[in-house]
Amino acid sequence: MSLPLHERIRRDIETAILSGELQPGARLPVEHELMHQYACARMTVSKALSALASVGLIDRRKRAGSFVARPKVHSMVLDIPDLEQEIQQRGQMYGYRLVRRQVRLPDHNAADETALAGKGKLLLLKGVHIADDVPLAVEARLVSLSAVPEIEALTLEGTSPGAWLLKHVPWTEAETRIAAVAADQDTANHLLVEAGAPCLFVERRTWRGDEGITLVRQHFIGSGYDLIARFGSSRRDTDS
Amino acid sequence: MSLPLHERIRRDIETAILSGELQPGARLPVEHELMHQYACARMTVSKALSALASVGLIDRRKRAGSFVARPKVHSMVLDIPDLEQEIQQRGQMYGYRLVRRQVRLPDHNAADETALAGKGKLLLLKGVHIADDVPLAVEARLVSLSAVPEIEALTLEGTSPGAWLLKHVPWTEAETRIAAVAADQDTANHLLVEAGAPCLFVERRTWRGDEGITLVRQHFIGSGYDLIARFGSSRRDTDS
DNA sequence: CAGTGGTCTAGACCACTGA
DNA sequence: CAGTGGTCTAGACCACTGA
Repeated sequence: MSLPLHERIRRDIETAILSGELQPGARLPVEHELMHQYACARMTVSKALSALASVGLIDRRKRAGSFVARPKVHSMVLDIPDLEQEIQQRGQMYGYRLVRRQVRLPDHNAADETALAGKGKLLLLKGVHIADDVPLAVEARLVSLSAVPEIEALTLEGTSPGAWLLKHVPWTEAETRIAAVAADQDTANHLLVEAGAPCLFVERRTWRGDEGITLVRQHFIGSGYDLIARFGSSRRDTDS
Repeated sequence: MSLPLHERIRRDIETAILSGELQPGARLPVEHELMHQYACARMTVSKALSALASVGLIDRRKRAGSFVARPKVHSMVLDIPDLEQEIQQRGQMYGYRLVRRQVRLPDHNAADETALAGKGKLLLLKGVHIADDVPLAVEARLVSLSAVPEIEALTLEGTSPGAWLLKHVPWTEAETRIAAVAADQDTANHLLVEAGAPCLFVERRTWRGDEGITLVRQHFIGSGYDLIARFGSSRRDTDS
């Protein structure tokens, strides 16, 4: 029992909520009562309850008390896997084949591109992610050269530019859009499937503060890839 | 400036990190130094730094100090929209058409179903989500009747069972799998598309504690639906 | 207006770990 | 072994808000 006391209090209450012993809407003991129960200072109780409130398990209202929150959860945590790592974990060989590289100005008809470029140029990198010689995804990536000038000098032949960026350029914000689309002819050729085959389309933008870093559009072969999102204590992923 | 002091300290440091003034790996002032800077007690500083550490912006190491973390973020927050609400926000009329309802025992060859059912039966609800008379998604849902016995007596004709469950049955854990698949003939018929058309496939399981509540498989029409995941301060979604 | 949570103080002892 | 963060105490004043 080297568990800190505030952590023990937090878990006790969390357990009572998750087990259903404390129903949504139920009122928790007030802080002074918990102080006596655990024979501790109010700050310690407060720390435990604040932690529960910050993850949305309870609602705290002045004058009224603390209450078990109704799970209003419409948001889950989506794992964005590092492709290279994931493929290697499956026991396959990862490869990235660069098919096109170009430095150019943003297309002024594409708001995406002008916003990303800022006042500089863009580096376009198009390539294919490969697992054991089988193409898994094709990606077209734009990198802002004003945000990441050092990438222009690199030869990114065999390595995924996404992995390089992740290591070398910290980002603070990202947005990912996920959809299902039919492969166009070019995508189909790269993925060795028929045109029209279903692909998981992932479009991600990343920023550092207000400055755009990169915009990537990936088409994953439908039969070979899926994404997982979770909510909760996520003890469930231990059995896979 | 009615901002609590610990919050002000937190934001000051957060701003310095996000603006790049404090680079990843940089060492933060030690707690005692911040105490003097802000003329406050150590607990107040500690609260600010703990908050930053809990969101992963800094790493704290005993004897060494606190450091700006390298963003190692491979996880984002995925919004699981309430279909009805989202469709209405687009200015369209939401509808749900139930096409099949059946109470049955779990298929003993499907581990999914036996795990969900526990010792009870399952309610199968198959239906179509409709936006302005246009089908948007077809879903097949299994509900554990031992977890949610009250659902058996309901006539869920025009309302989405997902929305009903969300309101009436609190859950604590969920897992969502997302993939792109080709519509089979039955799905295609319901969605009024050609067989083979790309669909976003969403499979979600929810639990309350250890008890399974529901398992739903949804096929969204590829052209009409996508999912968004975000990481960061997410001020970006204000302009949409 | 009284009870509740929010914040804050000025200490204390401790565990950890890098110099 | 000395500096750092982790935890905890026993108070205090305050803002808020429902009875």
